Amino acid sequence: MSPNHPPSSLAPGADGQAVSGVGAAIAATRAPRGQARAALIAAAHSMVRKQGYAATTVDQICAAAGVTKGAFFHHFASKEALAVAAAEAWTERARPMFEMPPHTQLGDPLARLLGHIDFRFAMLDGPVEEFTCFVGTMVQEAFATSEPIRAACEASIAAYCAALVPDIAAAIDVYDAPEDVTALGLAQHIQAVLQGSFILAKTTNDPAIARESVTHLKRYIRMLFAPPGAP
Amino acid sequence: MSPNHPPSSLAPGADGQAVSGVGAAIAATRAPRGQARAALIAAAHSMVRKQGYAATTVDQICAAAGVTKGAFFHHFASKEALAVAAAEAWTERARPMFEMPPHTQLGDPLARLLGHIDFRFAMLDGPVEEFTCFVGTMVQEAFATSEPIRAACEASIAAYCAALVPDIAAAIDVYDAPEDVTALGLAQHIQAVLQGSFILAKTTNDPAIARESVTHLKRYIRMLFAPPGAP
DNA sequence: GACAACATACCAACCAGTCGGTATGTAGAT
DNA sequence: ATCTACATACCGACTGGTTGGTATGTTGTC
Repeated sequence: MSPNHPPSSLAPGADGQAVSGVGAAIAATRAPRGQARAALIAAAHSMVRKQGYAATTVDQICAAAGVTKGAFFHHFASKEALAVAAAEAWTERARPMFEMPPHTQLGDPLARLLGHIDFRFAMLDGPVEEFTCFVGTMVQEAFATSEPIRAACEASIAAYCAALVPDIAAAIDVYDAPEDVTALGLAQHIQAVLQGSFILAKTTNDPAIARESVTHLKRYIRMLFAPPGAP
Repeated sequence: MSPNHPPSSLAPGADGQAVSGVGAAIAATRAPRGQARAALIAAAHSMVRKQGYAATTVDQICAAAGVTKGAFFHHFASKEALAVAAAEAWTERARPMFEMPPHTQLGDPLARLLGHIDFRFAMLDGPVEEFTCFVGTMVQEAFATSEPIRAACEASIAAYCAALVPDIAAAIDVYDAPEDVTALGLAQHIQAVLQGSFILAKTTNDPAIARESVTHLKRYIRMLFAPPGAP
């Protein structure tokens, strides 16, 4: 679903305690038996977000996960297979974003949509590598060289967009929007703005420039669904 | 300036003939003496856009440029130094985008701005790696691991945004826009949408999804500067 | 004791960068 | 104009360290 830093503890077990909070550091403790797979995926998430996929080595992931190479290749046939599994896990890790936050309780679909944008806006804080998107980063490097990774990233992004579609479709029904605006198309545009804002944030190593862009996105959505005749 | 595929032959000499048109292939001929540096930079542009920075090896760049490793390290102290030089060259390669196209002749600043968006829209065609952004791709991987590369990419993006500012500022003067819209902020938003649309295009390996997003961007800009009371 | 979940030791390929050497130009003196 | 002296451009074999992956041993669990 292409999320970023999911609200801590909303993805139970996804963040193996083997990965220290600061992300790229080496795991202090060894991962408990039975949690190697989850720890490896969590380590891949944080390391790839910081360094990119190709620059992140299997050894680094193992070290960050508190696991040896033997465990790695016991659970994954290759580095590429881990990447695919991590992309799928990323989708799951994002799910709570659509179920938990308060704005999901609102009755008006437009209010829910705008609430989601606010939610994403609020995420744009702290170190850049903690709010950027794992699959967005990875597909950038792998789209032409690894078809399995590309497809997994596409699925994750598509799942995020699909989760936005119902509220957008309902908003299109209730308010009047330009004819050629589709729910899926707008959902994809929202995702594009988020992904683009991550890149700008990386150029400055600061979230401020990303917040500016999401503010424009929110204004656009408000204007799209403005009651006709309102100022 | 974070362009993409600059209109062919608008960047004279930047595309060393050593690099074949298909991008990642090995150079058919050896680069003529005196053009090794330019050929290496052009090769870096095409290979990094397709594979990413870390996954692209110095040997691959040399092969694509039709040059040996000796020449590489004669011109660049390191792979990182080439990356910085290539980012600077990318800025230059984008410059014609703001000087040549017909829309730059228009009198109305908003028309010029919309013309530029159309121009970018028209670029979203063909293989993904031929319209995506070199510095956007590279900063994604290097923002946390190479400060020189990060800074060079920031400068390139900033130059692109700065080139958009005059027209946007003039449009803000002529038409009335919301108070908190700044010329630089909107320029950065335009850049964010473009970068984000590139990422979506990479997920599907198809430009269509990127065009959709740029269409939303154009509608937003038209709405922002709409004469009050117009439908 | 059998099977999954690991750990350890190891390897062949690969990678960025080095180094001694060659080819090509160029400026000044004659 | 030609020779000398030097600089720049380029070549390609080599190296030390790294990388993804393997082969085999060990430990815990039912």
